[in-house]
Amino acid sequence: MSTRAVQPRDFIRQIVADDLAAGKYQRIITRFPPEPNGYLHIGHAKSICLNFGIAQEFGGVCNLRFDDTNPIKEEQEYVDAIMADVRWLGFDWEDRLFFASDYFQQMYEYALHLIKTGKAYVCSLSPEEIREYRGTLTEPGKESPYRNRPVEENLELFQRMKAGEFPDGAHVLRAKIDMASGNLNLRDPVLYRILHARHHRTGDTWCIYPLYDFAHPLSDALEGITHSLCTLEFEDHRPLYDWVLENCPVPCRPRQYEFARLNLSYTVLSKRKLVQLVQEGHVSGWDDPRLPTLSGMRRRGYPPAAIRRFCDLIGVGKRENVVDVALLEYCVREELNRTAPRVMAVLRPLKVVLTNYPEGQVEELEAINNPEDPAAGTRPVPFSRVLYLERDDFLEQPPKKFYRLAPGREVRLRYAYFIRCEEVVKHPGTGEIVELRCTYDPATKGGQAPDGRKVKATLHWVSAAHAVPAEVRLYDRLFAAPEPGAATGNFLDDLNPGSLEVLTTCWVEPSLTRAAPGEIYQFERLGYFCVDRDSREGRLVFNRTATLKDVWAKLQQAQQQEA
RNA sequence: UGGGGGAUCGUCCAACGGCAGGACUGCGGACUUUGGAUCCGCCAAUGGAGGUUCGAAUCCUCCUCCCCCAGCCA
Repeated sequence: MSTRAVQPRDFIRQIVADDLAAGKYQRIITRFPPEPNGYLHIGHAKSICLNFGIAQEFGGVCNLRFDDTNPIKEEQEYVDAIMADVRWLGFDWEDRLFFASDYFQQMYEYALHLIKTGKAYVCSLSPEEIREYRGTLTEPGKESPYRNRPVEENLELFQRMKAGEFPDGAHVLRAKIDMASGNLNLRDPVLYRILHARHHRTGDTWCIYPLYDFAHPLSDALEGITHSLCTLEFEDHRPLYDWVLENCPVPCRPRQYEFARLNLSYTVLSKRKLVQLVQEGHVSGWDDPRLPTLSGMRRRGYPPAAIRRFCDLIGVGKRENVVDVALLEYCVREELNRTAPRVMAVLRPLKVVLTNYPEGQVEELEAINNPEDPAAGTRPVPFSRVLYLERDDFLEQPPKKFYRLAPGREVRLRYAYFIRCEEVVKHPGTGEIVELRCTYDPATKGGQAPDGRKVKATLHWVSAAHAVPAEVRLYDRLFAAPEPGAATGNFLDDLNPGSLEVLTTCWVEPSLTRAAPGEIYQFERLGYFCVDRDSREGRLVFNRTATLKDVWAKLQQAQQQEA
């Protein structure tokens, strides 16, 4: 063991390291506490990586706990989806799967204790009255007329609430703290409400349910959580968190620490907006590849390692932040460059006939699967007289700096030969280029010219007779503005109309015939593509995960902007 | 006019009284059988005013700006 400790990466790890060094804890325990009322997104990934990551780094453990105290909004479907997402991200809670609802009986008993010690009372004001009595940000509240009910009466009423004798909203249990506090959370906050609703786990056992501010500190204490990490908006709740733990006979004293939630440019992360995008059909569902949900990113082809790396790079702080989505995309490319097998695919095909190549001849050329990983080996790729090239790789009148194919010009076909464009065949009616007639140089097999002559470009291609048809879905950012809604106030105004382009006439090399959903490939010179779950043998479907940097496209863009 | 937080390159994160550093982005260049990748370089910041100190992003005072809080949601 080195005596010189490494500098913790952020203020929370600093606190944890200090606590451990001071002997405050033998072992730290954190928790990831999602409410099962929606799907996890990249913002949750930050919290998951933080909580599970800290536990791993400091030799502790992290619990998965569902914060299921509101039966009206929560469903088993979300529980299942959340567990799948956390596992996919690469974290393991082992046997530590918990639910706040597991603790309902104990929480009820803690509530009884608060009543008996005069710290809580049953309030029979209506919701509207409670709001009025609460006061405002600048004026103190008024005490409820029920605030000084005798303990016995509170006990009896609370038990009858639990027994189901009252309709929803008739009474609540409130903490007796301070109606004049500048912190509204301390103005006798509601601890329990009556809800005659079926809970996804406890069924009809309960008709009173604890609120977050009561349930969360108790759940933490019951699980022995040492560091309870949450986002900044709960900073105001910490005094209440501490109040609950101080006034209930809990087995230990967890501490709450707050960090800034993640915001990402060119997207939205609020649950409300995500729901709206899905429900109004702006996207195809929760796993639409354009969404920042974990299920969407999975379908898009983002590897979990890339997301973990991203969460490492963004750090943890307390200030408002908007992380550039380009950093996420960088992490995705970094990971995929290391791991994705290379293949050739032509998205917008242009037929090319090699007029001097023997009719009926087929050659098997050897292609490298991943230049970053020699162990990935090679594969054979068939070559023949009729090929498809990318339409973008040919220009009849090439501008400066366009090095690809043009009339009279020679280029290399990857792993194959040099070819020279001899003739451009156009549709007699429309003038559209329908075919290129080229010659190949048999001496350049493998891509080298014996006479030493060079070409400026290497193009990808597929053999027409062997190519496999595919649909390719080109995804781009869902929003066209860095901060959706910043200009007009309505985030939908910034929806990027070009966020999805579907290409149905693509061709991929035959090694992809049996490509399975979830597999991610690099289509050379184009980008990374993930086999979609809609894909079938004979009807392949790919999602574009990320583009490769295209210098020519960039030049072109710059030129267009100048014009 | 209440309470709680926060201000460092365009963005995110560091620097814990001692040369403001890294990453992403952008812009150049080298290399290249992916115009990919890789490599090299450049641009670029301590919100403001005072004070303490040999020395301040860091400590003190005042100011300015931004965010959160008035659910029987979490």
